[in-house]
Amino acid sequence: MSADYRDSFDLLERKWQARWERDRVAKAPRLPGGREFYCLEMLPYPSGRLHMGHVRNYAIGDAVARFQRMRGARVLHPMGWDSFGLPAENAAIKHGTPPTVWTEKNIATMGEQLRRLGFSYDWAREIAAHRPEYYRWNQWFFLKMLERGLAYRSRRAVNWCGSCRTVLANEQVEQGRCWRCESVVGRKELEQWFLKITAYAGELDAELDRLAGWPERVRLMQRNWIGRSEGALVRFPIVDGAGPGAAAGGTLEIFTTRLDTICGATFCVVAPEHPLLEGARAPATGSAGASAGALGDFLRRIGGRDVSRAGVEAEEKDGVDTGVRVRNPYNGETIPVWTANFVLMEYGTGAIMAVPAHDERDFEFARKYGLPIRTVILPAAGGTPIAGAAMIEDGILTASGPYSGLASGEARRAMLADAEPRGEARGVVNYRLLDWGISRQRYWGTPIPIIYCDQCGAVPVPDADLPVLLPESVSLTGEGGSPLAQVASFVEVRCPRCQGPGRRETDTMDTFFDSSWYFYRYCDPRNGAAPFDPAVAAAWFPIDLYVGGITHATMHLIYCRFFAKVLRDLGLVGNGEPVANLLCQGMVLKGGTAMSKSKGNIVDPDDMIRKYGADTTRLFTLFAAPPEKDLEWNEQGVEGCFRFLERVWRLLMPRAGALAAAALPEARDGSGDARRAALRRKVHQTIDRITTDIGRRLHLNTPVAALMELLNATQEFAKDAAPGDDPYLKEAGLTMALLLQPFAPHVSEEIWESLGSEGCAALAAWPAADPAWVREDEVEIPVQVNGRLRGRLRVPPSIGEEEIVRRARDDGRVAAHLEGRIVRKTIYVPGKLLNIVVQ
RNA sequence: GCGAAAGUGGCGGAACUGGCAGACGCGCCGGACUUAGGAUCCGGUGGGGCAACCCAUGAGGGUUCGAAUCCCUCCUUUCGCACCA
Repeated sequence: MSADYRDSFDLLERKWQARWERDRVAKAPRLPGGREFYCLEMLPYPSGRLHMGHVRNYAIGDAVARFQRMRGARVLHPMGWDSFGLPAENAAIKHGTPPTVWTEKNIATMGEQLRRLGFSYDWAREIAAHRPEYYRWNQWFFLKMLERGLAYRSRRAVNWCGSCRTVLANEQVEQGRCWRCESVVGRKELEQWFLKITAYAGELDAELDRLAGWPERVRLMQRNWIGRSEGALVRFPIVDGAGPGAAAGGTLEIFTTRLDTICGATFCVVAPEHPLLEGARAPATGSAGASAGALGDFLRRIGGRDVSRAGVEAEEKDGVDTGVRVRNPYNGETIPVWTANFVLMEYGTGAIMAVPAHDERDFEFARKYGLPIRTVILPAAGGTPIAGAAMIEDGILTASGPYSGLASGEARRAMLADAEPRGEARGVVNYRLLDWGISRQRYWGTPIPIIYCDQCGAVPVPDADLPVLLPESVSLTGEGGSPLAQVASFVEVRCPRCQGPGRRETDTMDTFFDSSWYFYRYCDPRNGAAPFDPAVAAAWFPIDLYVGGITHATMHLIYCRFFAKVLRDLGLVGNGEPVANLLCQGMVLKGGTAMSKSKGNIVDPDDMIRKYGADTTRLFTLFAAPPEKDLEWNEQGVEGCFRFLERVWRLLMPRAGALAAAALPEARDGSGDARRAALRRKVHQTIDRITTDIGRRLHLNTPVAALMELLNATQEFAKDAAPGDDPYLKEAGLTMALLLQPFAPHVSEEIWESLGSEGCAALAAWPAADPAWVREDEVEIPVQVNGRLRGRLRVPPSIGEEEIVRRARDDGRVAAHLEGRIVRKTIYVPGKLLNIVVQ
């Protein structure tokens, strides 16, 4: 290696990357004995090249993995590819490259980039979702869910992205737009496969409380997404079915969280898609009632409703009287049933009671159509309700028959208890979360293992016939629905049940299916007989640290929790929560915004590696901001990190020969020498500080700062070199090498080796701080008078209050501030501070 | 609109449990070495004041011997949800 770091980094980084591979530094045992640590980063989509967001994500994970390995844990730190998905298919449509070829090429490129960055992955465990040996287990899980009634087929209105030409799950619609391509999402009626995530809604919600290692923010987003609400289902008997769909004698069931307001219900509203209106949906041909025409018109208008339910702004409330009349079971009153655009079929029963006096939306609607508004809740604090607005808070009931005078909470309980035995109402818990639609009308995904038969219906593909392979050489045009439907050799099969003619399902699975369980596969990646060995997974799980972006807070991170619970119920895993600790790293910005091609503000990791090396690139991403905050890319900051490594190099490498020959100091060596003692204290304090920063606080920027301080101190020490200093320099140098390992592993290794150590630093034990050196034998205590700093005293840490106060009075400056005043009290925080309160 | 998080030098950030505000780095200023420096090294760097000292963590109030940290009100920014009955 050259004396100049600038000329050495490329060579030495490659040298150590080869060495790590040869020595299998990152290899995890099949079954960990002793303390295990599963360190995981979200697997990338192989889009072509790494971006800085990946580098940051993986630098964080690798720092922790390397640290834990040196701390003696058996570390599982794997990497793989989320390799099914739309971009591969779009590339095929655009350039004619088969998705497999495009994907494998990208995996090769990006894998090379990851190796060049020196991340310590156990590559023997690499997985890729698009390979049959992986996706066959998607199919297997799907069939298991089908057996348990957790996968089902249903026709319903779903989110449709016209640009991606496929269905999207609710979680994949962000502000009315496609999460991938950002085009406006419409609605479409389709026959789809759904996973019954709602069966676990209660558990998914309740267990959020126990995820102490997750950021509060993510738990909150999930809680809101699941949207648990307690309320009641109430049946309103239909007394007049004059309208088209309903017959008298039936009931209209509504969901409400405000049963206490029911006596203020002046009408009901059903969603335009509600079954009550079934008969009116057909083109109006003179059904009964004057309103039929208006109702028909309305439903036609709503039916063709702007594909873009996107409505960043909600449309104006719009509705019509259906002619149906129902009776309020609580006061016997007959009220009209309307239908309107603001009631959603997907939520609750698709029908509500409208209480305009106590609900903003109902209020707005009643105003517009001149419907009655009746106050039944008075503010608990007294006073009169404000006119011109709905009073939505809880209060005291009025005009509610026997319930008048009760507080809202008691009233809800009492009203429910009274009506339940009569079958008029029952308490329920409702969720906003909907079942997960997984059918995608695309090619590049896992085929859904179902065969349709006219005789037998939807028949699961038998286990023995898995995997259902994706056919190769499919012509992809982006036109005409599911590409697989065009492939006769794929579609046409025998029914496994009756051997009659059948057709394969031609939709593929949402790729979030792939990533919902991949981390179990890492535990046992080559198992051909099962998705993984439960005993092996049990040994590694739960994941000790999962690092990734916040973008998946309500998608991947909720789906994978759902899977964990299903897998638990299948007896494959013991714990329904897969991730113990979650770290959501911030984005990498340039000029205040996320890097993107369209903004032209991309920093290419390869350019950085070429110019500064992998160590500097990693170091900067860790140093520039705490992991969970956004990071502003600043090349001058990168150069600062490069300079730091240069200084480390210049300090230690020219002395390497001498230091290699020197012995390390004995435990108490240097105590009598102020310079040496100061250096040793700094060394051990740095060990102590970095160990807690990474291990307990997961701070990665402050350790880098601490290393810079250690370098400054060591440099200072080396400047006034004295004979016999070498052992102390050696201790500092070797410690620096080890402490650098999580942050700049290549330089770490080269120094470690040059200073005469055997084996890789990556496999060395993390240094232990000697408490005797961490402790200062003299501390500087700030002395305050009335909370203002007036002096500092150098004292032994064990000094008593009386003694330090006596010394403080002797201090000229402090004494000046005590002059002529009466000391009221003194506060001494041992080792920290002295405050003298006067007058 | 509802919910959450965050506001600290010119900049990124530090300050662990309420105890010296501004660690570390960038930038900037000055100096040394140099034909030269955008290399390296040394020194300085929150504001005011020659000084003692005063002011300072978005604004205002409070608790406390002591607040960037805890409480209240407000402002700003970012994020999430957005007719969920």
